[in-house]
Amino acid sequence: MSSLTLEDIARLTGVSRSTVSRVVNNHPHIREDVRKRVLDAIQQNGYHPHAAARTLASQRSSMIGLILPHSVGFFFTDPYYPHLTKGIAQACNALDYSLALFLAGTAEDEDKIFPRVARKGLLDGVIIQSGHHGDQWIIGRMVDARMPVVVCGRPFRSDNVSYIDIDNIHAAEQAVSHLIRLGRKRIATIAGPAESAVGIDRLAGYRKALVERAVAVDEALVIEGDFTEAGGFLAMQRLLPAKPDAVFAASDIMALGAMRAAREAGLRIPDDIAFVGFDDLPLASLADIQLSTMRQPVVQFGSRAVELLVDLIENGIDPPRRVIMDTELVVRDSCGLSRR
Amino acid sequence: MSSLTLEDIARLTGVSRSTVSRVVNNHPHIREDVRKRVLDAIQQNGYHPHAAARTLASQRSSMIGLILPHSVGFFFTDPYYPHLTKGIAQACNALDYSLALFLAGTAEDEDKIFPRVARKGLLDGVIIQSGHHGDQWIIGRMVDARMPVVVCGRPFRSDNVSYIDIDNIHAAEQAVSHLIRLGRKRIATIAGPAESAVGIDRLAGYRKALVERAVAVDEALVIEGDFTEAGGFLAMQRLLPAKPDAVFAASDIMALGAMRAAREAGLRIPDDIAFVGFDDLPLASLADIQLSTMRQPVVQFGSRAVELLVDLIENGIDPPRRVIMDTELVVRDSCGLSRR
DNA sequence: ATATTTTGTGAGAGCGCTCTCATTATAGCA
DNA sequence: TGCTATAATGAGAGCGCTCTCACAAAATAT
Repeated sequence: MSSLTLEDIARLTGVSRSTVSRVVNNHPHIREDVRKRVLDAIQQNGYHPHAAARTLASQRSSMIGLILPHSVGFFFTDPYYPHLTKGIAQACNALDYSLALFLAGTAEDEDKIFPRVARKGLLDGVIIQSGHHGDQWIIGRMVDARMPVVVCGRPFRSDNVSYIDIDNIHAAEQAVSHLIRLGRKRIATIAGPAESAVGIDRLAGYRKALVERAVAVDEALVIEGDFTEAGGFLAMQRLLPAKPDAVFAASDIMALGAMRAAREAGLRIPDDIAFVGFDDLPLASLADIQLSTMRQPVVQFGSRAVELLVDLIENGIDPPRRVIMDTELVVRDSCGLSRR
Repeated sequence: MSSLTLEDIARLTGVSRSTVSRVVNNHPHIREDVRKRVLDAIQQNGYHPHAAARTLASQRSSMIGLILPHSVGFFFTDPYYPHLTKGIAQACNALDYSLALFLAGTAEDEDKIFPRVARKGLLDGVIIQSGHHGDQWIIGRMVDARMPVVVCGRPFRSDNVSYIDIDNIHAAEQAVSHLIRLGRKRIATIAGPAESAVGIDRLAGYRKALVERAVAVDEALVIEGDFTEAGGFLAMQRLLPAKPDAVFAASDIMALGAMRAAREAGLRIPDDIAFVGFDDLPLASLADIQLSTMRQPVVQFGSRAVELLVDLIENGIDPPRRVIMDTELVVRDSCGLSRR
């Protein structure tokens, strides 16, 4: 039986409820012997504070929400999200917060989820994975409700909201520049969806690299993917007639699909065609030909998002803050350098 | 401002707090015009009930916890868990529960997590992903605390606890029998860790298939993996000297690693060596040679776990129930049938 | 020695809701 | 018309905690 209350422990130890509360919450001004006596009683009888009562009285739930909107639900085949979640969960553990996961598989899910996250007294703040136009409304409503929010990935309207991101344009530019430097002439890209910030930004970086190095952009070499392996595979098949000799894919998983298509078409990697992906998730080195990729620190990304959010919760919201994390080009076999 | 209370809405509409509560919770015996008036006021002023207050008063949080113990943390590279989580999240959405995720990356995490999940008034029930000896204590303590629990995967001590599982022994037996039927003579297995229920059971199924078909078990063909791609790769390398002509891996991701090792060793798949995995996650068909595998319905597995748990929460705990879900052998290229 | 601060403890007022019980308005039936 | 069922509402007692305030005891300053 563990439905003891503070009152019970107080009675058991002959002190008042207030004193027990002080002990439980580590407040000062408690005599050592009293503290010990109370702690013992708690230990012996297996007392655990009632979360809801505590939340109601203190107006703090010590719980944060992770919202993965509908637009992200599709991407759940991408290991990016589990890794991000892992980073978030770890930071929550470290900072003594609990994590509520709101995963919208469908648009209707989103409608069901919103009233729940909007409830007062459930969450102290939320992390929203974004990037899609359609996610703006959730972000907006959360901000309007004066709920501390950190967005993962640049939101489309980024005023009044704190977010954490990498410099996608710059990172993509670097990746493509590397391919140019290797002497590749017909560099294609498999971009992310045009409705997503990463899709837009990484494509912009691709174009920028070409323009700055005075390479003409051939639109036949630009194709949109959907962040799935199958999408990468299909995109590559559509790209083949344009005879690319290199591909920059906006995610590792798409790069893997593209490499599979290239191999099926009889192309040798990296001799006939080079590949650079984006993310550097463990699966990048899973393939037979290890994938060169633009590493982003996904797990730390999640952790930093939590740290930022907790800071907002505990020290106030404005002005909105933004954190840009570093990326790093990881050169492996798929672009023709560093052969074993 | 959305810190309105029931009382505020009551005042605004000229009724009592009780009446507003009834409207919010869809209780009967409310005059239509009153209901409408209240609903309008709620809509207009953006009222959302206070979750903690509601929980405190009703002793129901409508939140369930998913606990992924330390032993599972290692496996987070396996897409199995994201898929399971997806199934769980979907069912939560459908049944109007929120989901709290407790992901223990380390043993210390587990110690930090336990007091949180043990708090009264936070969770109505928990789903524990298990399979490892070390997870017993969490399960035991939850059950002792009379918290509704559903375990994913047969726990080591399964009395007094409801769980959901597949028949791992039978499934493994089927997979191996298939390889025997195809005429493979030296069938190896890359098992899961010996401390895990699936590791034990799938290995038992492997042995059973051989014994029942009067094939001698060569211990050189039995090796333990760790449910990672790299582990599968290493296991295969250690297996090669024993010259297997088929491998049954206890997970798809290990099978993929094993196939990579086989290919690197110059073996042709499936001509020289056949592979059967376990899970049938999307990545099974990601490889160049599509993987034959024992399909388990991972997403539904998660959903059923939630349904079972919610049933326990709402209709009582005992007797413990168990649900065994079906598996199905999916034959693809890697074991030499159904070539394109 | 008295005044003042610090330390240790208790009393009690909420936090915002649910739910039982009491009460009144309305309908159904003899 | 009165008498009982039912519908519709309000009053109010908690749920288990936190936190402010009051106050006594001990430590320090004057």
